Amino acid sequence: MSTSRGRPESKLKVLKAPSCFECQSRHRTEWASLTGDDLEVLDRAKTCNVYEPGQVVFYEGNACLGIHCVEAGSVKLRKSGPKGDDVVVGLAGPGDTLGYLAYFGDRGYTTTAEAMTPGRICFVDRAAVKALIHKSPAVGLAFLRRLSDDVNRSEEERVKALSLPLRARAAHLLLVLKDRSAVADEHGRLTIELPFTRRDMAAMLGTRPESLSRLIRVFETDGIAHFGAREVVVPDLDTLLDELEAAASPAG
Amino acid sequence: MSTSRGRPESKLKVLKAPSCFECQSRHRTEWASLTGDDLEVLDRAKTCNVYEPGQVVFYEGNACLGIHCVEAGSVKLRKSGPKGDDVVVGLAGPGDTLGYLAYFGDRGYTTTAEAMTPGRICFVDRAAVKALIHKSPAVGLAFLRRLSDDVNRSEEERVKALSLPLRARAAHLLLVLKDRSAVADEHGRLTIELPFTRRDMAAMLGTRPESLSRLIRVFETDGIAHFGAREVVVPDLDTLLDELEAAASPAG
DNA sequence: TTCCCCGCTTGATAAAAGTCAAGCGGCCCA
DNA sequence: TGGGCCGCTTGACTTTTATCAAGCGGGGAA
Repeated sequence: MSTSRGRPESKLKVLKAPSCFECQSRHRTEWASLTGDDLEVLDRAKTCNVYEPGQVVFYEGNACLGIHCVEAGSVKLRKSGPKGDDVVVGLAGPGDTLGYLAYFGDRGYTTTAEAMTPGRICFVDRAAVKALIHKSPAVGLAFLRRLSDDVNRSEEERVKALSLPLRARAAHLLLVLKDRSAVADEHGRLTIELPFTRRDMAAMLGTRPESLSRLIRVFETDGIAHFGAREVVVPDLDTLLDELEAAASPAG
Repeated sequence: MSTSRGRPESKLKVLKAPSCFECQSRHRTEWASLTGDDLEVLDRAKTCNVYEPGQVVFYEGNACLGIHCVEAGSVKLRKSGPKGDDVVVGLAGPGDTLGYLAYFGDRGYTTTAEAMTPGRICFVDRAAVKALIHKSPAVGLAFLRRLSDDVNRSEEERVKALSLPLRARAAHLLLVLKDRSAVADEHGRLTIELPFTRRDMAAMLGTRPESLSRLIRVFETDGIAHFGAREVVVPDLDTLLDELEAAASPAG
């Protein structure tokens, strides 16, 4: 990693070593209920891959050959919008599965998945997934639960996108990111990671980078949040929450 | 229904007569694969209700006791937004099931379902649903497919809501409604039903009734669409499609 | 039938966001 | 170490949309 960069060789290293039995992330996946023989099936079927930042796990539109399973690292899910632009529609981390939407919908991947950090992502092919679901109803139910949560989240976001002004949408995004990666210091100041460029954030908020830039300045002067290149510091969570309340009831 | 209006009595009539075996809509539901004994289980478990326009099938937030099944009529799904307002997030018709999101997510209903036309909607309680899913993997897979489609649709809508201007969003809404209820005359003119008030349409588009009203006038003068109280006439589908293309590539 | 309420439309004006254009600064590469 | 590219910011201006206020008209109730 240090002296000679060299060519990327085959950047995608295929490892057989890690085992589902020892995987610390598995308990957060839809395979959590598997034990004994069933887990053995999963372990034998999986292929484990190492990814570097920027590497693509799968491309939107491509055929889905199975389900991916994030053991370590974080992943960005992009979707190409009605214009040429890409919009980030989700983030995934250890314990998240990827590609199940394409798998169950029997169509190509609906998003492009790109590694943001170094990590390890396993792959389970269609046949094994099918076998496991037929053997273990709990797996199917776990995916039903997961998809249900996804619909729910997506609909809520959609309604917010339609009815909240930019300022409130931005506050909401910070709150979502907070749940993902907030570190509080002794005064209650939160430091939140911003795993995107401003351009990406603007697209997520449905605005232009220029408008986002101006909004950031407003947030700074109002003392709501202080923006670094790849992080935000929120001095007081309540002040941020007030931004959402204000949008909900302008009279209050 | 004709002479004496009388009081609503118990507006919700519970019928036992109709049978799942003869239901014409069943083949479009997630129960389509059921036969023999399994279908018998469904038939015995179901309760059949008749609804009048405006009647509520279930309320957002209430506990979900099972899954509903639209045999006839059409239903509006509303969700209360971050402000007090209600936003229509979906329409359902014969062959659609309702409440599966709350069922599989193990939470209260995420929307309010309200009948728009007279219709018949059956109800299948939790225990029966659970039994059927465990007996027949095809049912679980059908719901997985359905939820997958829902996530897909919702995400697409979300991205469009974020990145398209009002005009294009309105064109898109008309195209969606077209697939639901378009009648073409001999000149290719489409007549599309608008099952909402202007207020509801405005909320769906993320704008105010005033702005929608102005947009409608623009569409009229541009010859893109002609609006009646509860219907739209689109003289040329291509002209409408151009509205979306124009938003996608402003230079074209 | 008449009146009233409510949903819709219209106009005037204010606020928000987009667009165009330019400049700054960090980072990568030569 | 220098230059250029790219992402971000800023300013000036335009366009879009919201807000406020008022009027119109149909449907239901007295």
